Amino acid sequence: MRQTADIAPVLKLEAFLPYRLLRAAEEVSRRFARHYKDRHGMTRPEWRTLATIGQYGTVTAKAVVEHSSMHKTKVSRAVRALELRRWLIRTTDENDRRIEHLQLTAAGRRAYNELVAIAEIFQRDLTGRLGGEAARALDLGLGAIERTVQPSRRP
Amino acid sequence: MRQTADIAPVLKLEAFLPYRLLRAAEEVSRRFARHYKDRHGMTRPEWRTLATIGQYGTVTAKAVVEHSSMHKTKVSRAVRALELRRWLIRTTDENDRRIEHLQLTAAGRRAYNELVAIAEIFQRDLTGRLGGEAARALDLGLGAIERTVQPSRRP
DNA sequence: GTTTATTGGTTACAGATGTAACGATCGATT
DNA sequence: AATCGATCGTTACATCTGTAACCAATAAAC
Repeated sequence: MRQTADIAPVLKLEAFLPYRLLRAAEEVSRRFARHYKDRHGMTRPEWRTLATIGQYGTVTAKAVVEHSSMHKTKVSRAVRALELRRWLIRTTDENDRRIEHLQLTAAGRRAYNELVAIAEIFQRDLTGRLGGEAARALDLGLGAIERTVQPSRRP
Repeated sequence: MRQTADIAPVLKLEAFLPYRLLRAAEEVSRRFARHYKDRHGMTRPEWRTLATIGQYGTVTAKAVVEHSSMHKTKVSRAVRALELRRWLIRTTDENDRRIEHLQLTAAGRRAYNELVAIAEIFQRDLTGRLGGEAARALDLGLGAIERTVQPSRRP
């Protein structure tokens, strides 16, 4: 008779990539979130939407979805929130009235600029703490993931 | 008079570390989640709790919180779910009746073993796709984050 | 030119989450 | 031994999320 089953397999969670990755990502995001949350009470979808429009200029909601890898309902709600804040305006396309073009107002642009400055400081600070070698390694590793694991489109 | 304000600063979202990290982590997690979701309809907190108890043997809920970096309400709910599935049992500590010791049942252990096998295949497959160099770089980068950005304890 | 399919965007609903408050228990202080 | 504070775990509530269904508008098929 055997002892138990075969050999008891064990998974070390702290060495399991999906776990480590998500844990690190969430912690870093939580830290960065403090900045835009404290400053303007923004949520992550709002911040990402602001960032995307700030980066690309006038875009549609669909373009925001594609560039920010957010679910379309998140974008839809974030757009409304930013609109209520008067940080962006929508204009319906004249040729295709399903489409709305989104662009920042002056106030939105100001908020964007402010947050970009904060983001850059955050990034510099983080890579500084990590150290050059680790920062480069992380960049390389993330690049590989981005190439390997293309986003599974969500409906 | 100046053109607009000063120089219009732009943040490239796709080069912003918190964004890249979270995006990569979520995609990898989503892929791995398919396995345990399809197989047993488990949620991520349930899978993590199972993994933690499987790894450490008999533990308290608090220990699960610490080892799995999950919020205590998540753990509390996951424990109940696993208990309803009859994959674990709780025993109140005799000396300190606030504490509950959690351990897997035979069925829980079987499910754990099964999922460990799947997890290991997933990990091997992922690192395989990434390639040795990128996998090592990722490991190094994540290690640096883990050392640098210690988890901000959540209440 | 009408029907059908597709697309951009919104929303109702159900499920998951964190915050804050809670009950129960224990230890320390007096 | 009565009180205070801390700890373990649960839960009520509000918020956030994704799924699926939806509306409106366009494009494709016939």
